[in-house]
Amino acid sequence: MATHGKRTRIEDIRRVELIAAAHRVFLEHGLQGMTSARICREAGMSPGILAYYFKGKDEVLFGMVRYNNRLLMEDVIARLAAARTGWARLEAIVEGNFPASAFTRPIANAWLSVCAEAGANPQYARLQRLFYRRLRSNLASVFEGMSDATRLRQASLIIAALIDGLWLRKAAADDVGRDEAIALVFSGIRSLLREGEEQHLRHVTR
Amino acid sequence: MATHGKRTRIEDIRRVELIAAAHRVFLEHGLQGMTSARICREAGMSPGILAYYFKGKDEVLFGMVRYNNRLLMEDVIARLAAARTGWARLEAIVEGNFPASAFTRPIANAWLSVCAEAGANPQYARLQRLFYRRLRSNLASVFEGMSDATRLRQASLIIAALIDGLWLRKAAADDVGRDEAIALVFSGIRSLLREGEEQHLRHVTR
DNA sequence: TAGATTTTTGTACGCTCATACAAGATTCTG
DNA sequence: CAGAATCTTGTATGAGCGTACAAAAATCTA
Repeated sequence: MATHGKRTRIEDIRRVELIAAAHRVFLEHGLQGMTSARICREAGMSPGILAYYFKGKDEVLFGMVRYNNRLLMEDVIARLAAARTGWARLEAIVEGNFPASAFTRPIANAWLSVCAEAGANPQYARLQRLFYRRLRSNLASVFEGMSDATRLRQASLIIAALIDGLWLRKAAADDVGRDEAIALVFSGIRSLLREGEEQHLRHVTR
Repeated sequence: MATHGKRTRIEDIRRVELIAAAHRVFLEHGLQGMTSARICREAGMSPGILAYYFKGKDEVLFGMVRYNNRLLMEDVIARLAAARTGWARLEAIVEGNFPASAFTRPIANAWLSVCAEAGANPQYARLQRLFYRRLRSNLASVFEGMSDATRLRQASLIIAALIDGLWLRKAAADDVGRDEAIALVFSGIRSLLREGEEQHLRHVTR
C-alpha cells in the first residue's frame, strides 16, 4: 500500500517533468527539433530516462500535445465561465485563441509543425480534430438561435479559418501582432453579422 | 560549340526530370517523406544521380518549390490577364489560390510542411515571403483607390489569412470542398466591402 | 574502331536519432 | 545495517538518411 503510493507518485512526477520539458523544447525547436536527448537535457536528466518512463517517444509526444491543449483550453474555459453576454463569450473564445504569451513566431511555427505532422500520423489528426471541434462548438454556442444552420456553419468556418490563417501568417512572416490579430478577427465577425445579430450579442444571456 | 550545346541540353533535361519527380514525391509524401532515394526511384534513376546534377538535396528542394510556385502563378497570371472587371480579377486571384486539381488533403499537407520548415530555414522563409507578397500586391491592385490605406491593409490581411486558413482546415480535417472554400472567401470579401465598393468592382476597368 | 569524355550506377561512409540494456546510485524494507 | 527494490546513468546498437566516390556504361570524337 505505502510503497505503491510512493512509487506511483514518483513515476507521475517524472512523467510530468519530462512532458513539461518536452513542451518547452517543442515551443523552442518545433516538432522536428524535439529529440529525445534534448528533452532529457532540458529536464536535467540522463538520455536514457525516457525509455524507463515511456513506452516510446510517441507517448511523450502525445502527452505533450495533450498538455499543451489543456493549457490553452483552461484559459478559454475560465474566461467562458466568467462571461455574461454573448459578445463577452465571443471575446473569450477569440482572445483565448491568441494567448498573450504564446502568440509568437517560434510558437506559431511549432504549432504549424504539429498540423503538418498530422497529415502523416492519424493519431495527431485525431488530437487536432478534437481541438478544432471544441472551437467550433464554442462558437456555435455563441451564435445558436441567431441564424439558420448553413449561415452558422459558414460563419464558424470562416472565423476558425481566420484564426488559423492569422497563426499561419504569424509563423510565415510575423507581420501581425496579437492585438491586431484579435482586432482583425472581430472586424471579420462584425462584417459577417447583420446589425440586429450584433446587438443581440450584447444582451446578458446568463 | 556543338558539344557545349548538347551537354547543356542533357544536364537541363535531367535537372528538370529530377525536380518534377521531386515535386511528385513531395505532393504525395510531404517534405518529410521526400528522401533522395525516393526522388531518384520516382524519376527511374539510380540513387546516386542527385549528387551528379545537384550540389545537394537543398538545391533540388528549392528548385522544387520554385517549380511548384511557378505552376500556381502561371494559372493566376493567365486569369488576371483575361480579366476585365475588378471583380473578375478578384475571382482570378481567389480561384487561382484554390486550383481545382490541387485543393486536396495530401497537397494541403505538403504545402503545410513547407510552411513549418520555413520557420527553421531562412531560405524557405524567403520563398514563402515572395509568394505571399505577390498575393498581397495582387489583392492591393484590385482594391487600390477604393479604400484608405489601413482598411486596405486590413482587408488584404483578412483575405490572405482566410485563404491560408482554409488550406489549413483542408489539411487538418478535409471538411471543406473547393467550391465551398471559394464561396467562403467571397462571402468574407462581400461582408468586408461596403455596398458602393462592391458595385465599383463590377465596372470594366481595363 | 580506339580512345576520350560524359553520364549513370551501385555502394560505402558518416551522421543523427530512437531505443535497448547493463551497470551504478539511491531509496526502501525488515 | 544488509539486502532488495526502485530509480538513474551512460553507452551501445541499429535504422534511416544525405553525400561522396570508384567503377561501369554510354556517348562522342578523330
